[in-house]
Amino acid sequence: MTLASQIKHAAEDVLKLLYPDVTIDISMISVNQTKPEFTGDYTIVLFPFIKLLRQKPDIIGKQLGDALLEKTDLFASYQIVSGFLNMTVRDSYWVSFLLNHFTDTRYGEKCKADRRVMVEYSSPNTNKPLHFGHLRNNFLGAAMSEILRATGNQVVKANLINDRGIHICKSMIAWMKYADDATPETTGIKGDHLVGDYYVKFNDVYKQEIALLIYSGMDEKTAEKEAPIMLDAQDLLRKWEAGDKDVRTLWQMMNGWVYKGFDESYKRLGISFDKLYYESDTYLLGKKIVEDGLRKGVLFKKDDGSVWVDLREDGLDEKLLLRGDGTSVYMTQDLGTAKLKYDEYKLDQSVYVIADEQNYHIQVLKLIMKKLGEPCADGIYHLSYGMVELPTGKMKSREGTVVDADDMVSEMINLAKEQTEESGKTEGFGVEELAKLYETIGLGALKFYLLRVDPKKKMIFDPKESIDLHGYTATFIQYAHARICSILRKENVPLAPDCTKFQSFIQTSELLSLEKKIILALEEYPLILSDAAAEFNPSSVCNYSFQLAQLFNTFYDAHSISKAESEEKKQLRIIIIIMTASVLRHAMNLMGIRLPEKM
RNA sequence: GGCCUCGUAGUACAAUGGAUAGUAUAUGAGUUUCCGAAGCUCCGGAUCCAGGUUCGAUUCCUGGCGAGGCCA
Repeated sequence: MTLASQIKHAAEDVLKLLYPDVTIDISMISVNQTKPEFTGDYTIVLFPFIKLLRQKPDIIGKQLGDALLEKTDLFASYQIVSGFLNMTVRDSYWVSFLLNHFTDTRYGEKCKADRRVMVEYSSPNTNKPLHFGHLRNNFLGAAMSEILRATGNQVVKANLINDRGIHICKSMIAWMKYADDATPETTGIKGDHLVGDYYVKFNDVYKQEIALLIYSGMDEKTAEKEAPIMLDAQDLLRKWEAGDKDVRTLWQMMNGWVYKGFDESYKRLGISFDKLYYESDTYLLGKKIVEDGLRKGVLFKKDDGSVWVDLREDGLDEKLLLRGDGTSVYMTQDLGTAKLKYDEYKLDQSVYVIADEQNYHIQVLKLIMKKLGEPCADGIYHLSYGMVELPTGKMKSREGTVVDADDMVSEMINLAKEQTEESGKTEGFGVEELAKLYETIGLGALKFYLLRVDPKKKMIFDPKESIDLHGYTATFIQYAHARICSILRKENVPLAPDCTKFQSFIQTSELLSLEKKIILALEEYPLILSDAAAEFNPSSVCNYSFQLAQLFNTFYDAHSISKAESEEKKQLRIIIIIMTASVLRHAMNLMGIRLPEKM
């Protein structure tokens, strides 16, 4: 149990003793860390009790403070400042906290994993390579999966690949017409990029054809429909659906190129999945659910045979589920896939990492499932995130303003190389070691940049600022970690030493302010993790890690570790920095960011 | 037109309804015979507007204004 909740419960018990006639709910007791400008470690807010107990805050504070000192052995003293009861925790508590946890490499995790959660993320289309916006999705999904795993869930990481539809047919038709049998092997172009190139080619030709048709007197709407290459693409789609052998073969070949390219990108990004779903397998699902819904009377049929759900009671509108000709729409297959996932894995929760433009879609999906009485409905959670925009506006593939993911990664790694070389810190590294280091720094910076912002907010991606390796960045945290490792190396202390060795030293320490601040921060870590899990928000872990690294840097500047005032202080500080490094590693590993021992 | 999300220093981001609204960047001033200066220290600068609930509102509610998204 965290100290904050221990204090809450202690305060509840004590108040019950002091005021047996009054019922006090624990939710009324607000406990948080004391602001740095006041003396104390944890603060109990007294205002909520004033009315209930009919006492002045100072009196309640004194009663509560005295009783807490008497009934528990947590506290050394307290102070009351205008309605706030600031409790100072005994130094011995902090020291034993440190000794109990500093070698625990999984500190902060909950051990029991009794919930089953699926996190679906990435979910790319197979007609073009990953772009910068996908990176936010991938990193969020991966980080959230890790956070959920660390906080007591069995997590299945899933990727639903959008491998069929008009988009891939566009690439296919352009390839057929213009590629001259070009393959990734003959051109040396990465498969997903090659297929993406023909998607671009399609759009170029399409635009020209439209212009031509308009020139010859057609109106724009009709021209868009009648452009020959578009008709060809639609024809391909029909053939694909009919199972035409040649079309399927080409489709498989081009998708194969794309998967090979994706695999490369995923591997470099450190992204992986436990389960792959392909839309070509799932796109016919859901019809049965819709038929069941009709039978139950939850859905209704219109005169043209189309099936709808009426969501007007819920403040929404009517939503189409099956067309008159019996073909399905996106929602239909999403209903089917949701049920498939649930049945396959007996999920308690199913998380969809999808951009916020689909808020309405997922809301409707969940609502329909609920109306149909499907048990998977309650577990559906949309981890909605804002789009990544450029300073000039939204990224648009048609306007060529898309930042390619592979390019971005390369650029970041290259920048890490430049900066490391510039600072002259490459001495003592082998060639391979350096390459790995640049990747660690470059990728770390990229991941941190995208994860440090609250997911639901849209974010501006300024290429110039994004490559800054100073300030609120992964590099800052990596540097603090490398410094700690450097100290430990010099002291011949392993990163995870035998803890009994230290027990004898630290007995009577009086903690300095900065020493205690770090320990307090370390103590808070499990709470940060459980909050991040509850809020589906990895940015709080980034925030926390940065603050902890910052605190270490300040501490490092103010107090010497190897030349501490006494042997006892030295040992104390060593275990403080061991645990600091360990927590930083743990937190950043959840974000998929590695921390080097030297940089 | 209907629904949803978001408005915080020049810029980018924080703040379970709690104390003087934090942090980073950029600007300016310091800082290395001493554990790694990719660091540390200091100086300026912000809650879109108007109401309401509350002992207390950046946070909750209502109405504007502005940005984005979705549904026709």
